[in-house]
Amino acid sequence: MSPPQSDPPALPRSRYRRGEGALLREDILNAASQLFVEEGGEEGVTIRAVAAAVGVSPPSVYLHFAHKDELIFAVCQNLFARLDAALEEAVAGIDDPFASCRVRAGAYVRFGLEHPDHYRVLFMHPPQHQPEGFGPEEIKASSAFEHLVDNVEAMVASGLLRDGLDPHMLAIEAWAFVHGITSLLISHPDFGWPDVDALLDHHFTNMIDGLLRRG
Amino acid sequence: MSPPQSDPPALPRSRYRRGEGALLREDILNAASQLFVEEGGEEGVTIRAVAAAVGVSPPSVYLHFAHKDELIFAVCQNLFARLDAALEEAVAGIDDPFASCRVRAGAYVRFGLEHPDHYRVLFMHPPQHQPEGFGPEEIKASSAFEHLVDNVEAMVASGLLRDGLDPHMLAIEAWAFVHGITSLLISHPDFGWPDVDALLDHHFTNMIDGLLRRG
DNA sequence: TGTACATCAGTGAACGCGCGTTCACTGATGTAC
DNA sequence: TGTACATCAGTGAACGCGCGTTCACTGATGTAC
Repeated sequence: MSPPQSDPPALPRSRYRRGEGALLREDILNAASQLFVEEGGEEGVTIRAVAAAVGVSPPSVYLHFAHKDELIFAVCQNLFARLDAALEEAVAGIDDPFASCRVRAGAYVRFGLEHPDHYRVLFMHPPQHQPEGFGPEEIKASSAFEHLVDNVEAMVASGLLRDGLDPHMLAIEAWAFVHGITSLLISHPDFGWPDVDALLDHHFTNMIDGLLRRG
Repeated sequence: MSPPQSDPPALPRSRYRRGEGALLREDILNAASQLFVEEGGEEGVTIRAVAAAVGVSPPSVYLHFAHKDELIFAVCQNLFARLDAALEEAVAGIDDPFASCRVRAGAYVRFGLEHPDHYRVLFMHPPQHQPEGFGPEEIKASSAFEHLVDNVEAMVASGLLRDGLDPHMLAIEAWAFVHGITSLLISHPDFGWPDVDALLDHHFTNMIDGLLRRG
């Protein structure tokens, strides 16, 4: 077999001009991000591979990142923000809080399935393998969770729900549910899952209307 | 500091007698399983570490396992069965399907939290990192999911629920929910979660009774 | 009862690999005088 | 306008490490005669 058309192994890269050396940092970051996605996560992102992708020698990476962890962290840094942005974009312009909650759920699952490797880093890695700054504060600070709580509060405020429901608790339940679907679909894609939207509709309907016969 | 009391690094092990060599396989498997738990997953289980724990040289492992993967697979082989056994033990003797569903959910989360590393291998690893034989058939064949479907079917059969509910769909939703809780608690233990039983009670009540005001 | 020998349960040393990281260096380029 | 030089953007070669795996071997032990 002829070798598959590979990325130019050592593209004739010319060094940055004096004073522009910092631009290499962006190149390294971009290459690392692309590798992260292509290789399916952190494991494939090696200093050597990143350097090769940029067209630079491995030590050059250390001109801009102190350790490998710093590079990986930089790759993952804006993930929470991107998740939040994706959700807010999806619900933009929807006034009814019930409708927007349903749309939010769909957008969440879709975000996870479209970026499964990022999603794994965010929510499926053991704590000790998460980059620094992925603690509880960061999750809460990324407004994604706050926005969900706001959404649930609006549902409660509509007056259509029973009294005494705790929005924070409901938000956690909703998150657990969509995360459960997302992560199971990522880790066991072949388990004959029903259509995601059908599943969300079904759950939403039942959750809202209740399962008990109205008798 | 004096070194922590470590496992005897090379305990004076005498070789098995003629004809009993196969016993070493069990020793290796036990040591690998213990390492798996102690080290927090597959990563810490190296051929060399296992051999050292048994008190044997690395090549000896290859007398009983063809590759490392075969060893890891053997370690994980009965995980599904253990999960199912834990759940069935928890609901044993409970007749009311609603009560047993609630207990089943609690037992599921507890199993995950008590064996987080095993749980991660089962349900949080990407497909390509799962040992062979962890496909959809195996999940279904392990009766854990079937037993859940049975439980939901009994709930439907009670006549207390609305008509036309799909037990399979409901079982998947229930699984997604408890898996979501379990895996988030494992990957983000410090996120100020509410008490698990309170969360399950709350969800169960709302799911059964419905959220909408009975007006 | 004694002995040669096949077999068994292992071992010691090394293989090649890829990794993160360090260190002394090189050559181009802008700047000061 | 010319030149010495500090600085910048990198590089080549090597470090030590741990890994899975292989290969030729060793010494004890049961068995056949």
